Amino acid sequence: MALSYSDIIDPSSRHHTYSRKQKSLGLLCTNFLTLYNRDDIDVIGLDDAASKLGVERRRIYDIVNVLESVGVLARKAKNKYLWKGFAAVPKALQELKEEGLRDNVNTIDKQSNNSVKVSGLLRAADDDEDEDDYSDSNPNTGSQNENSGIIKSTAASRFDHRREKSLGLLTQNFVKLFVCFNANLISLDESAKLLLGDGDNSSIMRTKVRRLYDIANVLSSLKLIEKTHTADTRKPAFRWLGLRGKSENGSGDPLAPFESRKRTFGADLTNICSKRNKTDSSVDGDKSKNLKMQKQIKDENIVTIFQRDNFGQDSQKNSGSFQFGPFTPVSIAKVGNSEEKVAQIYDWEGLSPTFRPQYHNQALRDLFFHYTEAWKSWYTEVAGKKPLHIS
DNA sequence: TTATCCCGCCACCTG
DNA sequence: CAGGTGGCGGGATAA
Repeated sequence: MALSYSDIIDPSSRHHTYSRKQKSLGLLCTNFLTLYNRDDIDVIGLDDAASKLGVERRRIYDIVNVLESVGVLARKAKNKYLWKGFAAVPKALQELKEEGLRDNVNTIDKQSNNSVKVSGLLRAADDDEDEDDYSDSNPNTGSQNENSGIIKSTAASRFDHRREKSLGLLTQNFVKLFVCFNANLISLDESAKLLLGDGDNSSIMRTKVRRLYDIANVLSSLKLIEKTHTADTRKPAFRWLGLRGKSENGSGDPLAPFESRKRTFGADLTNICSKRNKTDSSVDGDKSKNLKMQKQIKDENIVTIFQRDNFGQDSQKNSGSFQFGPFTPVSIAKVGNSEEKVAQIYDWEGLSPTFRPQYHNQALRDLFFHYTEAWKSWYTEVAGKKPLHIS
């Protein structure tokens, strides 16, 4: 009865062989997007999604949380999410960027030994102990905290304790890493350190890195990032793809790449379901309830990938795992699409004067230093303005 | 071996 | 209090 469909359609899968690829969060997300990226979609029910996609609710929460972080979805009520669509992504990213730059970016404090903390933008929660504040949805809590001492209000701490570690927040901070620093490539452990603190506590780190993988998978599915490796080392890294060739302030024209994806309905989308061994032999039928068959949607059907200009790999910092975007030292001169650049100029012009963090962390300081230098140079050169006085 | 990351238990939150 | 959420990390699969 419960003959796994994968046994039939997937040539690579031996009989009972379990293939995690078929159940990856990325694929699930892709299916999810394909399923709901339609004009007539307004509200999405989690149960509906779970059953249509043939997965447990738990997995839906995973993707929904990160999708919400980039604006594709918005929570409406219990079990209900509003489909905002990809058109909402640019705005969400812009907001993340501004939020990241505006807020307490400039309050980085060094905690115990070398565990770096960047309150607000890059939040590290390494200690098992409770954490400080987290505002966002909490009206009070200004940014009055800036030093690691005072903030141990017992009550407040447990308040957002859960939220602090949420996948959604981590997603946002991860994205901020790219949009605020204008980074193009960040290695896995670099981002892990920046976001989660360079704890020597490998156990916690491991857990957090797992989350990073989760996030990366759905962001990859969105084509906001892609997985690669650092040029020198072969270490895993993420490349920011972002909003390919669109001007954010335009607003009339949402993500071009996403635009084309209108799905013709008919075939249903599910992730092939065959449990990871564990209770191996029991291929019992009860699971088969939502085993809808599907041909895997081809990737190219989903989103077109626009390759960004390849940046040199000489721009590695000491860590060798951070690569800069448009402001890459050597390549800054080559201005491509002037129009889109102008949009960026506008943004940065407005934001830069307020963005002067004092980093105690060497890597971050280098990073920021590089950024400002490159920006000044680029600004002068391309925008034809007189040099700014940053920092 | 190391890199990935699925799976589902169970603590928390909400309605 | 029941049911919805989602942190978390064991351990299996992929490279």
